[in-house]
Amino acid sequence: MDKVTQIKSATLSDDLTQRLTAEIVKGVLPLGSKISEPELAKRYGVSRGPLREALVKLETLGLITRTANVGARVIDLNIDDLLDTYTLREAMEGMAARLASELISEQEVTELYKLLDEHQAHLDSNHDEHYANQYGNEDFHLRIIHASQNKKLIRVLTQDLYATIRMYRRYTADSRPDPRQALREHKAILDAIANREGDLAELLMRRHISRAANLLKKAMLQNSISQGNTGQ
Amino acid sequence: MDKVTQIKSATLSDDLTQRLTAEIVKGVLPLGSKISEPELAKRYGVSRGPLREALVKLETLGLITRTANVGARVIDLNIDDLLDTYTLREAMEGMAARLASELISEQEVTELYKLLDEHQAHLDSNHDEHYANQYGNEDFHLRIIHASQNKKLIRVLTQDLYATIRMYRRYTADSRPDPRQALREHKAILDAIANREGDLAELLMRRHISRAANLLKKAMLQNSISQGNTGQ
DNA sequence: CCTTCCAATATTGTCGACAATATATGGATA
DNA sequence: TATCCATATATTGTCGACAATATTGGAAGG
Repeated sequence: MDKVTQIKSATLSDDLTQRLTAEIVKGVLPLGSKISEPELAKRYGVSRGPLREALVKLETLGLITRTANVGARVIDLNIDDLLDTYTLREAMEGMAARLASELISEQEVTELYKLLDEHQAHLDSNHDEHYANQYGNEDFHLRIIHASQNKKLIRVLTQDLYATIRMYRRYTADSRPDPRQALREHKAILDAIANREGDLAELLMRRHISRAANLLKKAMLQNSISQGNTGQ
Repeated sequence: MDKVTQIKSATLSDDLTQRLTAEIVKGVLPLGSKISEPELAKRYGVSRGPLREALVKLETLGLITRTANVGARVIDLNIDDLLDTYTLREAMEGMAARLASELISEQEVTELYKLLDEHQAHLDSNHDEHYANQYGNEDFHLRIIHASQNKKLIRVLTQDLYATIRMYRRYTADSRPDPRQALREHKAILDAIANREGDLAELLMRRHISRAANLLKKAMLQNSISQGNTGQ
């Protein structure tokens, strides 16, 4: 491995957690592939100690599964898991939208409107729609989540769930939701939040996420993402 | 340490995770106390390797906090955290109740009614109210959660959140919710689920949990649980 | 008396080696 | 040829020791 790009972090274990997360999401470590501790340790130039600590963390993030005395595997995406994940996300982000309606500041609201305007401009100028949509989409959601000011909610969503969500989005990259429709929905959600209508904001956020889940589900059914078991 | 009660588990790390979780919830390891790796390792007769893996897990469970090159501390309970936790629980168990309304079998419904009848009998015979309520309360909630059939939801709730919830209940043991009121609410929730009224079930579950949170909050305000920083 | 700096100590982070378990190989038998 | 079992190999689990960092305690200076 020639990547000498040392990511500076306090501890090797944290480094590895970040790197491995990235590699799994990117697909460098294929879905369902076996993870060999000696091999990975050699590849990253570290001993197995910190590597194993990172693996424990990845397991709790739901990115790998571990079996005692057998080893770890990258998770395999499937529709049931996708739906479970998005249902959970629906509950949590719905709550986040409700809380945001109560707690968000006027300034944050203004910034969010500006953000959506930018997205609109991006779409109108028509360049790089995919990227703009993906990036903007996540940015919008993250801001709502943080506006909830609920530390537990923020942690579970941004740290645990979003890694999985990014994976599902990546592996269904071909058929993405219509960015203009998504933007309309974002606008409606933000309107509800700005008007301090918590019930409505929660409802709209839930529908928005539920709709995304359905699209991803269709994408998975078509693509039949059954490749990926390349790892011995 | 004279506890030779070897809990048989596949791996030392898993063993330690369970034991440490229990000790933290029980209060053997005081709130906010520093965790010394050498000391704990000696106490359990293991090396620091598996112990550290267990600590990584405990951190993700939210039972301890770790700082690089400094060490780990048992979490300290406070009202903000309590409210955050219960708000999250509200969102997730509310969703669980909704899903259960769609997915639960008639047999499971029957069993749940039987369970509530038993609780009623316990209360009427009036012995050991506290224990009966606590045990029965958690049992009821766990069954609803599992009836949701959502693996992600089940995992986060039963593994991540409930450890914290048990701690808050333990440290506010003095003033507990009225068991008869709780039972009435359980019955109403179950009725909604049995009638396949998902919206209502979710609403009632949320109120039920919100009410519990308020009671715990009051208890914390009165008791002012600021002791517990005994650990150097 | 308080503050600052430095050395001594203790704790955490990392490593390489050994033990325990699972997997792969290959031969014997039906 | 297929199946079963025993051996060999590889991988995971655990350990003790060393390196790096933080904490403690005391001396020097203001």
